[in-house]
Amino acid sequence: MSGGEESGTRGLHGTGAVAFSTRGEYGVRFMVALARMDHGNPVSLTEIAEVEDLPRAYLEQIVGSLRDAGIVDSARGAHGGYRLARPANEVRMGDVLRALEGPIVPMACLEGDGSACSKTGSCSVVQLWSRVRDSVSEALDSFTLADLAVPGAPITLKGR
Amino acid sequence: MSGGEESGTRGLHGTGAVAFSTRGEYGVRFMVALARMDHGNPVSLTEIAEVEDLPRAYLEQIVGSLRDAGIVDSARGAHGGYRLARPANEVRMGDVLRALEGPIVPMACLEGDGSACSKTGSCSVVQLWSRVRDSVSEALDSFTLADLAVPGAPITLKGR
DNA sequence: CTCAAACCTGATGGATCCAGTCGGAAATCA
DNA sequence: TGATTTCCGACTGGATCCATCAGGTTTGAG
Repeated sequence: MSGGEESGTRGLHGTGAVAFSTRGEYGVRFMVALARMDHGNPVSLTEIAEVEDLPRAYLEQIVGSLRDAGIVDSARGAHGGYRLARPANEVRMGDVLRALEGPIVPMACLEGDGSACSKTGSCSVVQLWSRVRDSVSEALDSFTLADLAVPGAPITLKGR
Repeated sequence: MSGGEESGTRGLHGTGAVAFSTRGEYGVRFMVALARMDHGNPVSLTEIAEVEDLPRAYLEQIVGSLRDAGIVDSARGAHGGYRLARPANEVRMGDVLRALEGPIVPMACLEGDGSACSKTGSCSVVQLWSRVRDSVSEALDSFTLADLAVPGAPITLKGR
C-alpha cells in the first residue's frame, strides 16, 4: 500500500474499483423515496427531487430507465407523477440496478455471449470473474425495496 | 472517428457496471503467467509481456503496485526480473486485485471511515452497498493464484 | 376551450480518469 | 566497464460520464 496516500482529492466516486455511478445512487434513492411517499396517488418528480436534493432534469432521465424496465408506472398531466408498478417487497434491488446501470460485467470477456474472448475453455481466469458477477447479483437480489424503505428496522440478512 | 484498430488496440471495457479496469485484467494475467514460469529464477518483465501480448511499458507500471504490496519480489540488474513472494496457493486473488485496483468500494458513501455520508445510521441503503462490497471480497478471496495457474483442472467451487 | 403541470426527447459542454508512451537513473552480473 | 533489467516521474490523447438546457407532447383541471 505504498501509494496509498489518497491525496484527499474530491470528486465523488473517484476512488475504488467495482463502483456504481451516480445513476445507480440517484436511482436507488429515488426508489426508496418513492416507496415511502407512495400512498396511492402519483408522486411528482419535482417533489422527490427536492426531498432527496437531486438535480431534477438529470433525475428525469434516470427515471426513464426505470419506467422502461416496468419498475415504476408514470402518469402524465396535471397531478401526474410516478407510482410503484409492484409492491415494494416484490421489487428486487438487482432488477433496479440492472435497469439503471446495465448488466453486471466485471470483465470484458464476459460480455454478451462470451464470444469476445477467443480462449474460452482454456482460460481458467474466467471462472473468477464469473463468480464475482454472480456474487454481486445474489447480493443485490437478496434485498427488496421494502427492506430499504422501512427506515427504523434493521435488516435481517438471510444466511451468514 | 477513432476507427483505426491496428497495432492491437485495446479499447474495450465499454459496457457494464461494476467493472474492473485493464489494470486488474493485465495484473491478473501477469500473475498467472508468472506463477507458471517461476521455477526459482527471476522472470523478466519483457518475457511475460511477450507471452501474454501486453504493452510492456504499461505493464511495468502495473507490476509496481504488486511489488509495493509485497506480492512479488523484484531483482534488478542483468538476469533480474520478478518472482512470487509466496507460494501460489497462499496468494489470495483478493489481495492481488486490491493491490491493483484499490479498495473495493461500490458507492462513495463507504469510502474511508464512512464519514463521507452525513446520514450514517439513518440510512438503510448503506446496508445494500456494504453487502455488495463484502460479497465481492469473499468471491475474490475464495480463489488463490494456484487455482488459476493450473491450466487443465476445472475449479471445484465450494457452495453453489 | 384554455391553461398549466408534468413527462419525454435530443443535443451539448466540461471534468475526470484511464491507457499507453517516453526517457533517464539506479542497480546488478559478466 | 559494459550490458541488462528494474525503477521512477512526467506527459498526453481519448473515452466516458455527469449534468444541464431547451423544446415538444400529453394529460387533467377549471
